[in-house]
Amino acid sequence: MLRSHTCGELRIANVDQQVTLCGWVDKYRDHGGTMFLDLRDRYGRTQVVVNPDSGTDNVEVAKKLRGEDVVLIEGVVSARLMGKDNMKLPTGEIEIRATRVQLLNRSLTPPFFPNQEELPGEDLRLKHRFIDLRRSSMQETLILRAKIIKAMRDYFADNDFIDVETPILGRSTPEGARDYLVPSRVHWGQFFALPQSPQLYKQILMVAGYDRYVQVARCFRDEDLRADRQPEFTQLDMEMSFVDANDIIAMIDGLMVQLADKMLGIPLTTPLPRMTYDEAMRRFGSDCPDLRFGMEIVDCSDLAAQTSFRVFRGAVDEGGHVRGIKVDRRAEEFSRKRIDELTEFTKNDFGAKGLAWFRVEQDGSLWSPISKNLEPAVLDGIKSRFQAEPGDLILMLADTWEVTCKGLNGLRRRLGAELQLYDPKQMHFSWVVEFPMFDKDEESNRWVAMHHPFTAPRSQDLESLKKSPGDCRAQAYDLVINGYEAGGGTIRIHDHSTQQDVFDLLGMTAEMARDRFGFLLDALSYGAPPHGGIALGIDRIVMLFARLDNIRDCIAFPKTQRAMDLMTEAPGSVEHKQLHELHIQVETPPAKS
RNA sequence: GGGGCCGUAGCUCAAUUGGUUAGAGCACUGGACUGUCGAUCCAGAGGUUGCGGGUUCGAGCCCCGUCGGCCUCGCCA
Repeated sequence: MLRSHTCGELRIANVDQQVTLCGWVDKYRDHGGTMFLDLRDRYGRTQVVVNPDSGTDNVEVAKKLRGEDVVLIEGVVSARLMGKDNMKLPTGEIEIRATRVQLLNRSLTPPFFPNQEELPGEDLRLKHRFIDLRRSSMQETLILRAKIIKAMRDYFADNDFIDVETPILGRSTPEGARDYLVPSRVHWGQFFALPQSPQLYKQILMVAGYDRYVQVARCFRDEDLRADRQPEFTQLDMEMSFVDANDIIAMIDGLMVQLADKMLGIPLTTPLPRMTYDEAMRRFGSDCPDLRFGMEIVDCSDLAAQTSFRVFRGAVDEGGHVRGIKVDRRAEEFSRKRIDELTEFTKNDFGAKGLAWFRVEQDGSLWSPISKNLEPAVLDGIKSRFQAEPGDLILMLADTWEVTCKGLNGLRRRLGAELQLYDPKQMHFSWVVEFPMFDKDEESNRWVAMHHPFTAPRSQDLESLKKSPGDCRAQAYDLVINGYEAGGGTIRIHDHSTQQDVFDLLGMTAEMARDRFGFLLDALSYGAPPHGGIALGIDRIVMLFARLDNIRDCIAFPKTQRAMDLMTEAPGSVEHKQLHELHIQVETPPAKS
């Protein structure tokens, strides 16, 4: 090592020691005779003093130093002059009196500085990620990420899990998300797919008797990006044999207790709260509700059925619902303009036809543009159903079940954030369980698997599997943290005939199933144990534990919303020769390289 | 594919209803200064207002297109 110490470790106890430090020039303050250099590495910052005692050559080198130059400093640890301590720094009681100043490498003037207070635009940060990653907040996040992954690995190792790697080059399956494809050179016109998850492999491992499997697995999905979605992301993937849903949940409960304790010092009590999917949709309109605050959905469909007001009555007559949420005591904060914005929000983002609203006046009456259309009994009913008090604001949607869920969930999340209805440091962990097995695809009017087609139905729902698939509930569980889906898993089907029933229901013939998943069906036929597992979104968990609001800040080299890496400029075009070897022709040649 | 926000000096931002030579802080360059830690002081350099077109006597500002970043619906576990 060129250095004897890091820039974060020297203290008053080290005074008089001869040391060598290496790092980047974080800041320089040149007073002519005396010069101060703040030397930075990932461990901290240490002040270096260069003055005539350091020697003319060293002064000359120091004078020319600028931010982000890389230097080596030899010197003696000294207590700072009386009253010159900097209590903002852990090293603020000492300084290095330089006896040698060596420039290890000059830096160009960077487009931005790691220590600058205003964050540059994200495109600039991504293009110069090597600078951005020097920022202490990025370093803290990546260090937290490493700690979380270490804690996860330790936890599963302690519980006798075996870490097994699964292929990156796999086979495309038409289920689920769009695949990233990799052309095969050897096999003309054929493609590998990058894994969306190691789902099938881990099930095979269970059949093979590796009854506790774990992997930190990179996954790929070629779908549009979001603040919490990247095209490649990392899962803590695990699978267990001879278990039921409670066993998996308990295992993850234990992990969350450790993570919350070790990373945040937050004590969690287990079992973590659970809620069924149906209850979550009814009370919060979401399968991953943010439970840090209330503002639960109130259903007034029965009241709406009694009115002659067409908007309400019509929605119910058409099989829809009239539901709403209530803002407590803060109606005066909602101008007409703000309510109009919320109305546009529900229309544009969730396809609602409109947003009905009521303000509770001081006399207890409900004021609304539509009050005159509603019978007094109905207004009274709404008021008491919401337990409305003067100053409250009620927001209601009259629409299909789905639109009321999405719209009210959207409103609830938005208002929860805007009105600061929760402490941003608060963390809420819970489970949503008993998801439906199937979802009706509107376009083709066919059943599609809500999770994936290997999900086992609840044993008591086996009857409904064929009779009324919409009522069939799965042995599925999602981990929800602060309104984010942090992970999800299921107990899998382990017998061939149930698996075939599900394939049938999904409109998959035996031939199709054999063609796509033949190896899995084979495996299930050779002594498959009951098994199940879960995958946790590591990027999202890091985001939540770091209290960040986007996943890119938790990933060293993330992609932009258009799935580009601005630093490497990937994806890029390739040589014609490469395409030729792969037997690929590009339909429309790119306009420019 | 749809909706929205943004793009002005290296960086962060400002610029009256569309009106003279587009400004500030930081950074940068040169100089001064032996105790600063957001050092200070003096001087200087730095701009095709993302790009292309249009409207106008006149466009950073208005309109159309396009490129890029972000948020979001669809999509996606």
